[in-house]
Amino acid sequence: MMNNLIAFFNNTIPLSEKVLSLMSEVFVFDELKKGEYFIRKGQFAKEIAFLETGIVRAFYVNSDGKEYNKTFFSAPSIIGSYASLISKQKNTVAQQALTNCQIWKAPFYKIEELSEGNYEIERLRRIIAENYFLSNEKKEIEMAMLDADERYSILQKEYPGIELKIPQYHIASYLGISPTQLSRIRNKIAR
Amino acid sequence: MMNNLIAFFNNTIPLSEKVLSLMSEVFVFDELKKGEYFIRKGQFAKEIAFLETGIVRAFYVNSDGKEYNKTFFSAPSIIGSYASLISKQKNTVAQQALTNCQIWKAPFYKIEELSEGNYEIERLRRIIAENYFLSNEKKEIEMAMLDADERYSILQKEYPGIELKIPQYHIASYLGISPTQLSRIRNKIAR
DNA sequence: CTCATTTCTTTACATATGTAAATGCATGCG
DNA sequence: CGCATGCATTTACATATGTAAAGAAATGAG
Repeated sequence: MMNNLIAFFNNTIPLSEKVLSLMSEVFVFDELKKGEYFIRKGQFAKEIAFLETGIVRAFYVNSDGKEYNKTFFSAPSIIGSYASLISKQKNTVAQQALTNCQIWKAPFYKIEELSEGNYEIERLRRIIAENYFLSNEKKEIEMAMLDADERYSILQKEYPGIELKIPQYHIASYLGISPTQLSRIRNKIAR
Repeated sequence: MMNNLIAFFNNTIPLSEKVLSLMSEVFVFDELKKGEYFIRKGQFAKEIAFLETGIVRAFYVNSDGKEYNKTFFSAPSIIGSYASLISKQKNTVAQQALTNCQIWKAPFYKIEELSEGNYEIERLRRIIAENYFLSNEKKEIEMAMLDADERYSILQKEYPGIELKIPQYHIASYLGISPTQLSRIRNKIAR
């Protein structure tokens, strides 16, 4: 149902009928199987998508092959490498489906075209950018100031039930610790 | 010279004469003495400013009184608690002058008024939000993936000469390590 | 210039957490 | 059913880094 997409944008900020119908024309339905990538490292991002069902991780891989799960996107949400789309640089943070996903995707250039001279869409984009900024800032402060146990407890509140849907080692990577350490924390809590 | 402010915005994204003159009307000159706050924790942010000369730190304090220097702003730059301004929530990340500073400040509501229905200013705001997002994301990835020594070397490139202007313990806090550990790193490099 | 204050470095020690490897457990396929 | 695979946990050990305290160096005020 494209209704979910419409509702999501309209919920971010109320939009006119005209803009809602313009927007709905550029999105098409697609699916991602568990393990499939929405975007890889090194590509130039071209698409944005609305995640209708499922879970996607955004992760970074360093030169030693070590991974860091930067963000989980849990439906309903917007996916796509925002950094690559706006900077026009090669993507550094890949996005991969952790469960089967249903998405509505759109070429980003079409969104850019729509916002050319359109105050309302420009405003929607500004607010989406601001929301990304706010959630990034929140995670950064958590990573800097809180113990892994506290971050674990925040994750549980923020993504209820996610632990049942994805492996522990992805959670550990999100928290910035080893699976061993997460196991110790869980052990301590269960004590 | 307000010219620096004009040039800074115009350099972010080319603006019309009309918008430039509208913008310049809302900014007034001010100074911050070393140690003074531009905004404190717990306040509602009301102002944004262009930092013409000097260095400002944005820092977070946790419940134990421990500080984390999230960002350094080195002129020319924009300061102000962007998170509080856009979320309308109490500020969590204070901003304090680390040297004497010259600034041009403006009430944020006036910027918001100017962007009401104004595509060009809305677009400038979107791009500023995107730039904040990009630099936040960069720092987050660095913190997660790199050793403190590597982060130290990036800091030196990004803020040339900053080590001569502010105490080492502020640098350590920015890197997310203790002054002791920073001293060990410097010792190792100088070896 | 001199003294007081602040900052930086160094040392000793405690501790958190990573790595590697072994074990146990569950899931699903042939 | 029974084996193979992937995942979680546990242990032992190594190491990075924090804390606290002391001393050295730099800075600034009078």
